Amino acid sequence: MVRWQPGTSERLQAAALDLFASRGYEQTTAAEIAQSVGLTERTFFRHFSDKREVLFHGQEQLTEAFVGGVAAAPADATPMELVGVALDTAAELFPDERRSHSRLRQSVIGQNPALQERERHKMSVLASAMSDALRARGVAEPAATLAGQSAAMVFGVAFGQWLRDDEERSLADIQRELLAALRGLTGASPTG
Amino acid sequence: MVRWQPGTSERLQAAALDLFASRGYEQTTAAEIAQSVGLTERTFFRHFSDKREVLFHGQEQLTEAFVGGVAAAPADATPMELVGVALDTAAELFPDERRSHSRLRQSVIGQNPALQERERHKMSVLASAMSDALRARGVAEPAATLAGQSAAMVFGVAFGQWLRDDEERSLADIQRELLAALRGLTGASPTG
DNA sequence: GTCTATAGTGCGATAGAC
DNA sequence: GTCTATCGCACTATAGAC
Repeated sequence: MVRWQPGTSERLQAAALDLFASRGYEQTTAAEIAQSVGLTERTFFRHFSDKREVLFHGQEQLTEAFVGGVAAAPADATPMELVGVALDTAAELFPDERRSHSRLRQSVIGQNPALQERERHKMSVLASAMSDALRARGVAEPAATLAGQSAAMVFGVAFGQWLRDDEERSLADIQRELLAALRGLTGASPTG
Repeated sequence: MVRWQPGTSERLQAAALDLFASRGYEQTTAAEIAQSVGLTERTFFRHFSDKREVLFHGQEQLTEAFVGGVAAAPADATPMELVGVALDTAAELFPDERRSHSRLRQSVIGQNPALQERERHKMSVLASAMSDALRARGVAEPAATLAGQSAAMVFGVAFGQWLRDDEERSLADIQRELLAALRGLTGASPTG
C-alpha cells in the first residue's frame, strides 16, 4: 500500500466539488473533504489556505494565459488590440467540452456569497495582472489600468454568458462580440 | 442608566475603525469592539452579519447615488452619458473633507486580503445595480451590463487615485478624466 | 499532528418602548 | 399586551500556532 498518491490537490478539488454540489458548500466541512480521499483535515489546509480556495486553483493558468497573450501580440498593437489577443488566448482554456464542468462549479459558487466574493477577488487580481502586463508593453496610464480592468470585465461577462443554458457560441466568439459592443458603447458619441 | 442608546451601528463602526487602525484588523476581536462601546459580542453580530461588514455599511448610499443619478438623467441621454451623470452624483458623497477619513479606512482595508475581498464584492454589487438601473431606462443588452460594469470600474479606479497622497483633484474631476480616457481607449481605432 | 483562539450560529431570557 | 434590542450561554468549524 502506497503511503500517498500523486495529484493530491487535484483529488481534493474533485472531491470538494462533488460534495459541495450534492450537500451544499456550508454543509460540507474541510475534514469531510479530506476524509473522502483518505487524508486529514490538516492536510487539506496545507494544500489550500482556506476552504474556499479549493474551488479556485487554476486561476493562475488563466492569468498566465492573459499575460502571455499580451506578451505574444504584435509590436504595433494598440492597447485594445492587446486586450483582444489576451482574451482569445484565455478562451483556449475553455473549450466547449469543459462547459458542463464549469457549469457545475459555477452553480456551487452561485449559491454561496462567500464563494462569489472569492471569485470577484480572483477577477480583480487578474485585472491587476493584465494592467501590469500592459504597462510592461509600454502602455501609459491611465490607459493601462483601464484596459486591464476592461479585459477582466469582458472576460467575466462573457464567461457568465457562456455558461447560460441556452448559449451555444464559443467563449471566444462571445468575447469578441462583447469587445465590439464595448467599442460601440464608449466610442459612439464623443460627448464633452 | 439607559439600557441602550441610538446610533448603535454608527458607534460600532467608529470604534471598529479606531481599533483596526491602531491594533490591526486581525488583532482586534469582535468582542473587543463591542466592549469598547459597552455592548456584547452577540450584539455586534446582530448589527453586522460578519466582522468585516462593520467597515462596509454606507455602501448602500453609494449604490443609491448611482441608481438615483441614472434615474434623474435627461430622457435622451446615451448609456455612457447616464454613466457620467451617475458618477457625478456619486462623487457628491465624497467631498474633500472626507478624504482623510477615507484614507484611514482604505489603509486598514489595504492591509488585509479578506477586507479587500469584501470591497471587491461590494463594487460588484454596485456594478450589478447600475446595470439594472440602465436596463430599467431601456438600455439594451449587452450595453446595459457593459456600461454598468464600466461605471463601477471608473469609480473604483478614480477612488483609488483620489486617495493617493499627492492627489489634489476632486473625485468628480478624476472620474471625468478617466471616462474621457476610456472613450479614447476603446473608441480610438475601430479595428475589426 | 495536536491544541487553541475566534468567528459565527441558535435559542432562550430579559428589559425597555409602544 | 406586542415588538425589538440586548444579553448569555452552548456549540461547531475554521484556521493558525505550537
